[in-house]
Amino acid sequence: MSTVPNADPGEDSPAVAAVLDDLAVLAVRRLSAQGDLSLTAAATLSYLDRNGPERLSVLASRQAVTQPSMTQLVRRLEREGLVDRSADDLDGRAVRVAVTDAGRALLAERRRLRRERLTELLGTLSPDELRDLTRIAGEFLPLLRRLLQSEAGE
Amino acid sequence: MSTVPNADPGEDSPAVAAVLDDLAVLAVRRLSAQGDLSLTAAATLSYLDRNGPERLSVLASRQAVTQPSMTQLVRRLEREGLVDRSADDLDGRAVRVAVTDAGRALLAERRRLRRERLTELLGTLSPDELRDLTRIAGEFLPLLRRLLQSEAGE
DNA sequence: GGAAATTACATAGGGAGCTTATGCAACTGC
DNA sequence: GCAGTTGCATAAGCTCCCTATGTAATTTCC
Repeated sequence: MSTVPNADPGEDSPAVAAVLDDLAVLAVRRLSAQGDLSLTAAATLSYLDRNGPERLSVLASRQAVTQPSMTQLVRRLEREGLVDRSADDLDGRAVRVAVTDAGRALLAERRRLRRERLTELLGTLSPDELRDLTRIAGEFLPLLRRLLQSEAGE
Repeated sequence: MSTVPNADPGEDSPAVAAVLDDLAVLAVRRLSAQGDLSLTAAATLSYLDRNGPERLSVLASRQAVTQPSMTQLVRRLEREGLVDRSADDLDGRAVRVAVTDAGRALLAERRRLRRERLTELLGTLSPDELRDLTRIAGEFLPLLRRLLQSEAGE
């Protein structure tokens, strides 16, 4: 498959696994609000915001969902005015999906809300704990990013 | 709302919040497999495994879903033989939900699979990175757990 | 002790979001 | 220019969440 420099990572994984699990719970249970976008919807909008308009099928493989799923998602997003569809100039079959201003505004608001909720949570920690967390998060970030993106493919 | 010992978490919070947010999203995507249990299903089974049989409504509030949602989930789990239902001896209205041997076996298998996936991921790191990651994860975990339990309220 | 209120769960209906299977129109290759 | 491939849409079905509502068992209160 891919590069596997180490034969056996050993018995250390449980701690890492627990952290990842807890982070997943944090994201899904604690950070998502009521009428929030789904994970895929948010990631898709965010991708379109960062990278510009893209074809539907490309968005599907990016988000690791099937093409019909992305068709449905784009339809819902379009219905809510968050994306636009247009025909591709070069290929009559293709659909070009673009984020709208309303979509960008929603993304910004969503980010603000999630940061706010997280900041509230952080407020429950003591100053010492917060300082530790800040330091640890700073160290953890690059490693975890490498870990999680290692098989991201694209 | 709740205890807010710190008036202002300081200027570091937004940065930490951003980091945790990104990591959490990545973690969700990387950890869930194909025919995997949903977050709620896994958490419910796991809870029953650790704490023994419990009432349906208690499970619902534990998982922060509505009672009808838990009724449905338990029905699905029962259909797949992962849990048992029985009437409460003391209260004729109540339903006692218990994990079955098959449920415990599935939990074990799920843990094995996730550990396997994680091991693959960890294999892409260098020995030094792996050592750092393990150390940092060990420090991170207690803080993260405190963060997640801060407003758990039952 | 019996009617009234409450509690524990089930049911009905609906939407999001994922899947596989299939259809169709547009592009590509020979 | 027909055949095969590609890009997307549609259909049918499942999970998993919701709100609204029903029902039976328990508790409360007169």
